[in-house]
Amino acid sequence: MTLALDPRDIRILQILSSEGRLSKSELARRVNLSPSPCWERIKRLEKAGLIKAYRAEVDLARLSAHVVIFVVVELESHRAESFRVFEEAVTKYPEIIECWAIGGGVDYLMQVVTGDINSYQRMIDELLESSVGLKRYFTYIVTKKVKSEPPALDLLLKPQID
Amino acid sequence: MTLALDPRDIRILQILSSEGRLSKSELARRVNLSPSPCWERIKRLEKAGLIKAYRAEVDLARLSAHVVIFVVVELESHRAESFRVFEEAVTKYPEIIECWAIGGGVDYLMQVVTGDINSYQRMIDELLESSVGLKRYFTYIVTKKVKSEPPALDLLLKPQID
DNA sequence: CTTGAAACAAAAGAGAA
DNA sequence: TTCTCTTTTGTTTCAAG
Repeated sequence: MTLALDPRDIRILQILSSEGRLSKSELARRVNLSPSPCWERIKRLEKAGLIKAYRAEVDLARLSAHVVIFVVVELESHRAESFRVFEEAVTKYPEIIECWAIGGGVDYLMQVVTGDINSYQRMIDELLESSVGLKRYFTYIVTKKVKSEPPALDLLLKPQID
Repeated sequence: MTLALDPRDIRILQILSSEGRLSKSELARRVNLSPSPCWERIKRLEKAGLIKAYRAEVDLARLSAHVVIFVVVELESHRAESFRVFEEAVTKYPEIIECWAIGGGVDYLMQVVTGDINSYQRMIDELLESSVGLKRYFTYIVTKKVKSEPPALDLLLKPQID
């Protein structure tokens, strides 16, 4: 199922991705629509799964001391079963907030958030001892977040349009 | 300014970080409060900057073909000025959606989203030619997103509580 | 797409536990 | 204080044109 999206839909998605709690009437104003058609577009986007969720972005820095760590992981074996086992383990650790399978000689990149380095090391040790197929890992500790913003949807779609 | 947060505040933050558009009355029900005190807590959390923003999470995969790429970057020089120059360049590229300064022998990790590999390479070439101090870079192409979820706030706060 | 009406939520205040 | 209850205003949702 393919959904026809016009520039207004893209703009709605773009606005909601930085102001997710904007009222539907204000959103309608911003895209030059009256509330009803705008409401129908939003519902359409939600039902089609283009809007996966709405989330509050919590400022962890103000909430508590913590560390953010990226871990590049290489597995011992590259059989399908090994990937499955590792990925299942990953889902079980709440400290691992993101994980991507990647190419380039290594297998996974994970983003980990814990209270301190010790709890990170404890988690890694546990992973190593739990025969989950972890062969090597490399730790990058985040010292500063330089940038974070949602993708520019119009820019991403331009190549398709012309 | 330090804000006293009780377990109910944490629960509110946790719920909103996965259901950002939940009505305040429903949220009140979930944390066993009536709407007014709950409303005041939310306002308090927003004003204190603990809730930085509300965002719709857009499913890029359903929106358009694209590639997600992680880039590990090493700079030529480690003078403060060099970092400043590079970070300023990073903010100018909308394709770079996240960037972290990291320890571990390299300097930055960036997450890039573009329409295809070619536009990624064009961006890198531009960065290399624009004397922004980029010495070496390593490209990890994402083949699959394994996991993505907001941090478990209660877990992160436990070490502070006991 | 517009109008418009009924249901619902947000915001702020008065006062009780 | 901190919550409950009430009121006003504005928003959401949807039917009908």
